[in-house]
Amino acid sequence: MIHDLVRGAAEVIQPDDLEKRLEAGKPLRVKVGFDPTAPDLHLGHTVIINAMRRFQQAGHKAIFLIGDFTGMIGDPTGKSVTRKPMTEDDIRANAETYAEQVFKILDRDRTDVRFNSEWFGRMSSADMINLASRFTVARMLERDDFEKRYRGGQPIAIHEFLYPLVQGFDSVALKADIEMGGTDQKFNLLVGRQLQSQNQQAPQVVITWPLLEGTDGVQKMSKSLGNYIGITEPADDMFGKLMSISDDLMWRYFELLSFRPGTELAGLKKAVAEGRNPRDVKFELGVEIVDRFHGVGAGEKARDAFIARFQQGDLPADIPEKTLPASGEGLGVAAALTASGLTASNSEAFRMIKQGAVRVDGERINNAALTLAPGMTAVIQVGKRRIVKISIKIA
RNA sequence: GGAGGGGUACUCAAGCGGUCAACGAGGGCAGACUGUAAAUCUGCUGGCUAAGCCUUCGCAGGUUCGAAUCCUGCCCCCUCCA
Repeated sequence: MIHDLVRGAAEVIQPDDLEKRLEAGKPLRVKVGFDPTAPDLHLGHTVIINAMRRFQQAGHKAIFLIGDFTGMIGDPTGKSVTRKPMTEDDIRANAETYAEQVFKILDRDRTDVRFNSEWFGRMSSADMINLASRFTVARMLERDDFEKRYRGGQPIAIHEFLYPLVQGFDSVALKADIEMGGTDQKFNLLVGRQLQSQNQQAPQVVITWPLLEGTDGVQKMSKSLGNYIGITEPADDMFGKLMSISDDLMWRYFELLSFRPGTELAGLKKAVAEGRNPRDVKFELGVEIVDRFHGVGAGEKARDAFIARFQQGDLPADIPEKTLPASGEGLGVAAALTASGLTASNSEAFRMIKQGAVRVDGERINNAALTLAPGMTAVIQVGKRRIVKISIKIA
């Protein structure tokens, strides 16, 4: 029971304590903090949201805390880029976007959405200083990145010391039983334990979750690295990206993203070890994930489309169409590629043609000087993924 | 305030008067192989009216037949000292 609740977790502090609280049978308050910016979630973010949902299903209460107060102060990461202060409207809009995305996973009835401005917004300076007095600089410098920067002579702004305190105090205000976060959050989560003890609360159980690797299998999933799978992506794209991950990574995704019980995963692993094609198991992963974000049935549809398209070589069902203007002599292929958005420039189009990446109505072409006649309609593609149906019209 | 180092293409990083659209690595894209796997191998990776031409090396000028490379000014970053 406890096993599947924390499956894949990096660390649980303290496991006995967690066990004891679970056995007590009372609904626990499971807190997770979210940044009020960029509510554009990808599968990496959902690792922890999935964990929240598992707790919900076991009868507990998820507290979705939006750090709006924290967000208003500025940037905690020590970079010099100053963050634009967010307005209340921004924050409300972001919260709504969050809700829309997050409730595809979480049970709305068992989720409390809270904002930490509720308590920090009315805290006085005296209170804040009092909070700061509970913690020593030496203790603060135990945090990895502070320590490194301090030793390395890099600046640490005073307010950065306040973030862990603020986050920790959130746990006091919310009387959290459990707080979860990424492994990079460990220190902050532990601060919560200390502040709770100082405020006559039992220190929360801390559960850290690994940062999910992106589709490249090496670096953590992130939008800026381009190795992410966004939860609002179209079903076919989502499925396709999941299929392109390596077999090794597939197990990692199963562990952290699937809701299948651990015993079932063990069964799948065994089947593959005994010769089942990992591809088919990956299909199951894809179906489960796509269903989650696009509704039951969408996963199988995406899988079938995938099979038709890539195993049987069919064209996708909905090819974007473009009408391109041309002079009386027609339009050069390269120009057509660029005009239809398949290539970024004519130079790139030339290169693609030279490399044999371009097909017109399924025929690979080598002649960059080829001209498409006015009035004609053709399906042109660059590589496996870029595809458009064009019609040439005399301008 | 003083001393020194540096800003090169998506990133890192060579180049230090012509042979530089700029070595190399990473990333990305494409081809082969496949399971659209991964790994591997190969090619490409500024633009254009395309075997030719045009614009790029922090910014602005200058020297020169010719500059990413030399000179001047400016902007920005880093290190050490105070």
